[in-house]
Amino acid sequence: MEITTQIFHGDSKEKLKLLADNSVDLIITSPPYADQRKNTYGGIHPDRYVEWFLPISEQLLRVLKPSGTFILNIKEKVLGGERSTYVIELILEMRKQGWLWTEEFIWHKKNCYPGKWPNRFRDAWERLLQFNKNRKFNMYQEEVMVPMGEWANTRLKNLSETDKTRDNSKVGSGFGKNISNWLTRDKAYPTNVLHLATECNNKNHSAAFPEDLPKWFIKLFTKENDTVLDPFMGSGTTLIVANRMLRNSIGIDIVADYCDRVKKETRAVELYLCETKARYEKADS
Amino acid sequence: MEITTQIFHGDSKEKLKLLADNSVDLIITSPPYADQRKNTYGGIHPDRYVEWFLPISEQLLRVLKPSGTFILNIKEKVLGGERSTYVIELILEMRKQGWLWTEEFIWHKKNCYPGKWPNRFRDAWERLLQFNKNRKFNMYQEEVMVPMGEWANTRLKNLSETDKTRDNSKVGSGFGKNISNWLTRDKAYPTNVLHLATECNNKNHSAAFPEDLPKWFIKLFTKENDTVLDPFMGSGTTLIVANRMLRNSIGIDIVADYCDRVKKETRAVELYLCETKARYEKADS
DNA sequence: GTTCCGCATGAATCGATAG
DNA sequence: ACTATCGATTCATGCGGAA
Repeated sequence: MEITTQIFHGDSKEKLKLLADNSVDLIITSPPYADQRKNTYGGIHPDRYVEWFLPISEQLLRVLKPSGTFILNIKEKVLGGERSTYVIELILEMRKQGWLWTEEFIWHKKNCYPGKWPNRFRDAWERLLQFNKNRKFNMYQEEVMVPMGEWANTRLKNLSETDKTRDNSKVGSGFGKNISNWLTRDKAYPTNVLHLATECNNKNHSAAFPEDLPKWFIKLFTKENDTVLDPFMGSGTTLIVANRMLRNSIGIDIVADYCDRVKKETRAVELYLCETKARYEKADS
Repeated sequence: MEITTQIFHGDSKEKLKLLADNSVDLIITSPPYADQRKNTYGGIHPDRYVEWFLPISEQLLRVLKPSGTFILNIKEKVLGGERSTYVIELILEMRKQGWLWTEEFIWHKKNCYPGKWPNRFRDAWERLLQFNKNRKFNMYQEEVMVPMGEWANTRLKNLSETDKTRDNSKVGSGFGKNISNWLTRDKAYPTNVLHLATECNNKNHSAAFPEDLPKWFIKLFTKENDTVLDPFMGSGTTLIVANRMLRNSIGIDIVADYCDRVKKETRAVELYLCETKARYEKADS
């Protein structure tokens, strides 16, 4: 099957109207933060951030499939020595629109921006808010499993008698375990805390997040030939990764230069994939 | 100077009224989360959590010094497949009371609760909300800096295998610093992400958080002879640590048994300190 | 004294079943 | 329909006893 990439140049609020209802499997985006990136997006004042975003999230709710997921990467800025409240107000308002606030992942930025202030430390994390239309949605948990801790090697080497049967907690927490079930495992499910470095090899554009971030969510919430949308494409990390992972992708950005560059990059990936495919077919014959 | 420990048995909302205005340097507490700890605290329904907490935070605002800090450890539970919103609603309401929401630290729980669900992963983090009365407050950042020498010798050695295998850039080191940024310096400032394991070994009581957690905030926001308050004392981790660090401490709890136990433990620390002092004096002579 | 190793424990959440 | 209870699921840690 053919993988497609669609790029729209213009205002997200308007361009989203061109997309069909229930047509997207995963939305993952990092919108311009309040008063950040003024030079490219004009900057939205913290007080007006919620009203600016709500018409967009309304469209996103429309285009997302019932089984789909919306991942919103955002962090409130400091204003007058305080954390702004527009992010938490946004959560409350989006729920009124019909979104379910399913989960909040933490992106721990391992090499966060250096600096020193008299009354705060470096900010080393951002929110990854997960919203859904339904309690049931597609989630492919096995795709993102991680190696089990080293403790397993020693712990599972010699099993005691209690390990071989279900051992219920003595304190009535309702928690029990059967260690012998773990013998064949070498992987564990991850948690809702993601440890990723920020990419500092930015090519003079505002790089929102490292490739591993959209990659992880695309693996977790989509399968091949599904459709991924980023309404604030920027340098196009999400689209480029989606493309490479054989997902259809849709990007919107108000900056023409970004649109051109991402078009070029995704085409390059498509060419590469074609070539690889051709090589495989040649090898097969 | 003499260090004092005051323990009140009863309802926080009432007992707090006994404390003087502007008399506390640091409040650090972990109130019962909504619908948790039903057996000891009765459980507060998520819908009523905010109205339950506001009279208490009003008293806390009164007793805190203008230069003081309030650290609130809390996490919303899942209800009907969604994250409850009472925590973020609480932030908005506390601001209306006059609190400044200065910062949000993340406590990354390295050994979080196990389990598997079709639509979510294990929850590995909790909020540590920082509130203040003024933009200017006491903060002793140097106290929580970690000497690189010590870091290399102790923390590096203690890195768990999990951290190494999952993550070759040393996530679990101290409080989220990146060694490569600080190689040339003697000490590193931490970030707002704290990596700590919960203490869950059998001490036949429910320990809210590991000792390192209050210890870190007490070092950061107080100096010797300052006063630390925990209005939901529980097993008394905060008070015991404060006591040991030569801070005055005030604790409140509705469970008589906790009050008795903490009284005993803090007295033991006082005796130990006296004895140590006596030994030093003897050695000096 | 170290190091090794066994083991109970934990602010959980979902789905099914029962009242 | 709506709420309460119960069983099933699952990691990583620090303690303490043993080597």
